[in-house]
Amino acid sequence: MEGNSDVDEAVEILQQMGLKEYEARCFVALTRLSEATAKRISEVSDVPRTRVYDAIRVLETKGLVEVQHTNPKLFRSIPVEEAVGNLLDTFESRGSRLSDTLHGLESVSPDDSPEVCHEVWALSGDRAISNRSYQLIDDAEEELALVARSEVFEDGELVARLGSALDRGVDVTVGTLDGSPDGLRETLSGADVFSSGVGWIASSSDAEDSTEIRRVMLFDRETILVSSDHATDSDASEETAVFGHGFNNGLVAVLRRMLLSRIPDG
Amino acid sequence: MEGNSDVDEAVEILQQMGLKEYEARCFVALTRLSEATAKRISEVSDVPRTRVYDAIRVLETKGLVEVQHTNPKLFRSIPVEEAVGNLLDTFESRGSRLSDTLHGLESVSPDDSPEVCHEVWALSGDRAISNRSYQLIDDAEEELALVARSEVFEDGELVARLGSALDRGVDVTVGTLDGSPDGLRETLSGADVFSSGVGWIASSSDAEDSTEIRRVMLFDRETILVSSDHATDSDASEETAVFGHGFNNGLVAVLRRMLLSRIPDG
DNA sequence: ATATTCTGTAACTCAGTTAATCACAGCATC
DNA sequence: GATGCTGTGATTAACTGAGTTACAGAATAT
Repeated sequence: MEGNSDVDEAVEILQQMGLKEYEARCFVALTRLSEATAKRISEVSDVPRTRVYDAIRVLETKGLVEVQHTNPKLFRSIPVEEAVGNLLDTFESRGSRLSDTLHGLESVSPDDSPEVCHEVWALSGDRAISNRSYQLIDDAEEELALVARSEVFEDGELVARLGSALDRGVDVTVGTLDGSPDGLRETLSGADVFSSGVGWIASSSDAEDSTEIRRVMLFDRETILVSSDHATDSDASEETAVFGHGFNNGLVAVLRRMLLSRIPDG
Repeated sequence: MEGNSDVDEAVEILQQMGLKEYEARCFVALTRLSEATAKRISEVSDVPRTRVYDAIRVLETKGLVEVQHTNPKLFRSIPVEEAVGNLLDTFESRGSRLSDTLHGLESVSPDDSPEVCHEVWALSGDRAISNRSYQLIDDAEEELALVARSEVFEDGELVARLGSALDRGVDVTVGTLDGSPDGLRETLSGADVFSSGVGWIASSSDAEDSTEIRRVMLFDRETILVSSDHATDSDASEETAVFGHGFNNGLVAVLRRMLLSRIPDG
């Protein structure tokens, strides 16, 4: 009825979580009503009354509502935390089932194997990029440089892995792109810590680009990872990264020079 | 190509988790290949080669694959655990965002409030039913009876809540529908524990029904919950429950008599 | 009792999405 | 330069979901 933005947001999230529009709208309406008839749900959710029944039936099988089979039927919402928990639960169980089945097959002959000596890979998503960087940190043998926006260092796992690299005897150099790196000096004793001037690395060329550098990492002078926040169409920004490997890779060479030239020599 | 059932299962799960068919098939193929070109992925996944590119692009934004932008393009899979973790991650963040938004609205006038003194509600799903039973156990004030298949008692939380009900001074009576209840006697000292003969409660009427009673619970002689496993079309069986409340509710009355008549008097 | 409103089911239409195919412009290799 | 392959875009067909209508049974009012 009235264009409530919070309702719309909830509906959208529910759709992203696998519900149809009617199902999502009915669920949100019922959550606000606690208990209601199909007619009332239709009024609040703006879903055609005759389709409320189908939608609720699906919601019931997902453990999101309760149904009283009287005439007229009554529908009752389930406490929010509980309902969301149910959704998460089924999703997680799917996740583990998926892990199992995927492990059960793996490996088919790669058939064509074009040897690549200069690799440049793209990947996206905060978590995927973090994971890749963890792996690269773990694989580093000699030296490792990391210049990033300060919030990157709020990731405890990242810091921990940097610490273990230090313990392995890897030369670790870290720097921030914005704030002061004082906190790091404590947590990463043994590492070179510096505060980078913002200027040299920011994409100063085109400002309306809406792309902001987030991390620049260099591993053993032969592997590099550069990530940036790119504004997406809808709401938040997404992190995308380019990750290059190979000594004679042009990208690696250029960025290596950029990075090393501004890092105080160890 | 060959109709591998494990592959199909993985594809189906991935689709349930929000991927399109092509995306799911490409992901599974790439997981088996580790690294491949579009052509090879097309061969293995049976997805039209020209559509592999779109599919992979989506997969990349979800943090499920890496892309090397060369010619020909190379696609590389991300370790299974990592990829599944990425999926779960985005889902969980959606879940918490959903919780927040939903809490931010709640409550609209129920408008019509048909007072019901004999309620019978239906709900389904293992977790939803468990949660409801937890709540009912917590709300029980005087007595509580629970007859269920033995695996139900493997739920630690259920047992814990039964224990706390006991501590509150609630008369607790538990029984199993199948196995021996010896383990329960230890964990629930203070409760009446008995092993029910299967006969009296099984739906002996029509055997081809494929419905099996799972739990029968009675709370304060006025609320009852009966759940059963109903075979679904596809794979596993789903648990559905009827949950009745109200002293003069017919269902409650009948089942209460059935249940109490077979429970040794406390 | 009869009329009238309401409830729940089922069918249908229309629109948007997705699967599947085709045409074509770079690259590559021969 | 010819041929085969790669990646993009457009196009069609099949399907799914949103929105509507018809209708039989139930409940309520008169």
